[in-house]
Amino acid sequence: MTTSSLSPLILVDGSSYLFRAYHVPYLQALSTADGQPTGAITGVLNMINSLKKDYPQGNVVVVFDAKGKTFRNDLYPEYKANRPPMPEDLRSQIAPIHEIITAMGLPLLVIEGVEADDVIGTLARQACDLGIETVISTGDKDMAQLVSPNVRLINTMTDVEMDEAGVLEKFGVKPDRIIDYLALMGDKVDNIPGVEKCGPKTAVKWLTAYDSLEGVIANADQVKGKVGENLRAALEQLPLSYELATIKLDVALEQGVAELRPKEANVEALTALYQKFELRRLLAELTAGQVAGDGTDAAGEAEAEPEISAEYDIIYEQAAFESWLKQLDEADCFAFDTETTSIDYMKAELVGLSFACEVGKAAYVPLKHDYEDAPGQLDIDYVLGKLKPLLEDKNKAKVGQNLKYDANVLAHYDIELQGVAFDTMIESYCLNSVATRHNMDALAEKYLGYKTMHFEEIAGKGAKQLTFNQIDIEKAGFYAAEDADITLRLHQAIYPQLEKSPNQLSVYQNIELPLMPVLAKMEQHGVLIDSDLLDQQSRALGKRLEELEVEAHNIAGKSFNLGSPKQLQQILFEELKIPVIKKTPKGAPSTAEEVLQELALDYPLPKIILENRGLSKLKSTYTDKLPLMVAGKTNRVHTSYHQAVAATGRLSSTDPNLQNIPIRSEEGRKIREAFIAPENHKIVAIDYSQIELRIMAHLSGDPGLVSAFTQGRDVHRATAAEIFAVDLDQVTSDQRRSAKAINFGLIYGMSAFGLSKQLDIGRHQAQQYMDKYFERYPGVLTYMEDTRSQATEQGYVETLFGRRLYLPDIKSKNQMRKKGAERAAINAPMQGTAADIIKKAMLAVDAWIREQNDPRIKMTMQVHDELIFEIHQDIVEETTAKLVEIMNNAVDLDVPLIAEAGIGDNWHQAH
DNA sequence: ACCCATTCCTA
DNA sequence: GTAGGAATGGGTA
Repeated sequence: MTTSSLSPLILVDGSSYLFRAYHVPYLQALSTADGQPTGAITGVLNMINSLKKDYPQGNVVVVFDAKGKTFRNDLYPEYKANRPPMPEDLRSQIAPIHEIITAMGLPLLVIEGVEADDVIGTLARQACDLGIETVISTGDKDMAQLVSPNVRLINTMTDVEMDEAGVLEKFGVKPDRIIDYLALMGDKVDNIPGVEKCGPKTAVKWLTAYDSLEGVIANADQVKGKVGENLRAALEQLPLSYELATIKLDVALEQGVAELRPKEANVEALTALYQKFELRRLLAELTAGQVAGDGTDAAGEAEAEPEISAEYDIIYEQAAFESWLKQLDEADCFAFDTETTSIDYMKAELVGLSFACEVGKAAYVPLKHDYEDAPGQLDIDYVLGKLKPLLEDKNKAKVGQNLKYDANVLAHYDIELQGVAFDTMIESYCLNSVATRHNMDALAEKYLGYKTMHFEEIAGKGAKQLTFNQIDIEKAGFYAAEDADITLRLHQAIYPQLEKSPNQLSVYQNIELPLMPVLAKMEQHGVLIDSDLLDQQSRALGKRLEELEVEAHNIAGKSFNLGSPKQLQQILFEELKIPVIKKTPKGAPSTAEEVLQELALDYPLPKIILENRGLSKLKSTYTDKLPLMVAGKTNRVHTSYHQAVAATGRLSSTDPNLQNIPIRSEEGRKIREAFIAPENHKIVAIDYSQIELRIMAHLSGDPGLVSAFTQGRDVHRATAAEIFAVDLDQVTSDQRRSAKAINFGLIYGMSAFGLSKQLDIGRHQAQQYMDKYFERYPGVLTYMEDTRSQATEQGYVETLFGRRLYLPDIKSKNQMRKKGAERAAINAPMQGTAADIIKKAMLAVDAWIREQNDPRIKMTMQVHDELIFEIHQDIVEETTAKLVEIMNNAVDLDVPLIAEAGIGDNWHQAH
């Protein structure tokens, strides 16, 4: 029986499903025996079959994007310019999908010069004219503009249908204003320009107030504030954005809706295809269908693959807990996560624990939920007592997300977490440090295409946010169990990718993962601060700041806030009529330090502002703040080192940031006097000398630069001698300063323009210096050129140890971005190799300290090229010598690696 | 209460 | 010119 002419039209946006299926992790693993990936094929077919099942009377038509440019590229050349090319393992699945769909007998449309959306739009409109009901199956929000009384959308992933009321509810505007809405927001992914800072909320607000895009444009001058300016700046672009966002309804099609009818399935061809791509389940169903004598609908009866589905238990009873314990004990590897009262590991108290041994099955063990009428929970000492042997067993593999945090929390419960076999945060960071942020929500979205439940959804936000112990156990249990489950799924999605790249896997296994417990130990131990000294400094600074404020107000002739750049601009450039030297990126007259420095030569106020700025920075950020960060438990300050933040491989430090404690200015340096050693101990600071320049020498292999280091010369002096063609002992201090600026500039990927600004010389002169430099050190020039072309060709650069940094902007058509990416490409191998080296040194140092088993030696801080220790005075000399030796030999380069040590009662003295 | 731009601290 | 974090003011929600 054929479908009647009034059976609903089901339009499938094949391309949208293709991409979604490609990113589903359990599908990613699928391939034929000879390696042809089949995950996307399977996914798309499952979705089509599931649709056929949901709409048995439906007339299914499948539409895909064609290869190549579309009319939108003609309208706007940058359209979708940011899209990376389609990955090969996806591309190779397209032709098979087309073949299979055709063999199934379904009409398949692939029209060049337009997108699938436009074909779907056109068909929907034709159907509408014929009075046929249409359902569009897509994951693309842009399609909402097509919704009408006769046209609905369905999201097959979520099985949610959307009619006109649904569009209004979801987007806040009716379907006939969706294009206006999209035009205002623009689209980062497709590179459609919109109004800067205008997101869904603002777009809806404006469309509600002014009805349509036309209305918004007409009333643009009434919109206040920054967004208003952005709107006015975008006025000319908006009609183009509108056009780009508009789905065409009049594509010329060879076959209209009336002609698009399903044919008999070609069972023979289908069988061959299913065999070829080893789609066993589909094959089995096809055969079963044949036997039942129902060839055409065989595939339609297929069960869809289950989506992310899960069974989460909440454990209240001892018996249930012990049964889980047994599962954990028997599992090769399990995921676990702690739920606590705070993100600050020093304040966090355990509220519950979650576990997962296999995907889709997880459990939450609530322990300390204490809201009114909270149900009874297992005793924390009992639970931890049972778990302790498992958690401390280094042969029992665990996987987690940012387990350093959990390790720090558990340390307060006398559990030393061991056997951390995998950490999904670090996996993602080692695979691609810049593709995403590395928190679980972002990872789940990127690698699983799954939106996790956000903490705010169960805890609320702002001042009224609940802590975990106050959250209803049933809600909390789902969230917590999901975390463990998702962690396991993430590991399964990310780790196989990491394994494909031996160098990156090595960085993960040999550097990052072993470093985690070392960092945890440093964080736990903390650093000792002399709060009294800092308080004293705060008072002195406060007094001086008051004096400066009075002086400044006198000169200005009125009172103003010295800390406000805006008010200062007003005073300096409008009231005192001082000339503007430089503008901020936003176009306001800049009052940055270099500007004030120059103005200070001719005017009195800038000098006062400079001193005020410097001192108030010291006071607010350091002398006031640090004493407040001393933890009650230990009387010390405990930073957090972040292992998955810096793109280049460096660590970063927050709460407080101990990697930017002042040293350059006299007053600032004093703050380091407050970083003290405990009784009978010394602070030892050991830093690598010129590490990045040495790495440049090693990586470039330039003979001149290498020999400068092997012969132990002052490298800046040696460089100056070469550039200025004078003897080493004839180099003036000015020449050395210039050479130093060039050496550093090179590490930063600098241009002649940058150097001229740095040295305050002409551009021509700067170019001459650089030419001379490259003439003397041609290996460096070759290295820079090679790095740049390597970055362009493969899209990433690598450190000496194989850490990778991807540079998506290297292909940008925006010259600013492209140049920026080139500079980053030059810098990353050097900064990143330095990061690798000090991390290796930390591992070697930690191994040695553990071997000594001597509590009188502690590593307390890392500041990129420097390690800081607390060492008992009785053993400080020999221990320091040993540590220097370990750091010197952390890696083997073609130039010597030199660490220099200082010893003192505080960090200042140790420098 | 939150987001942003600006400024300034480090390697 | 590279890589970070934090404080501040000021506008908007």
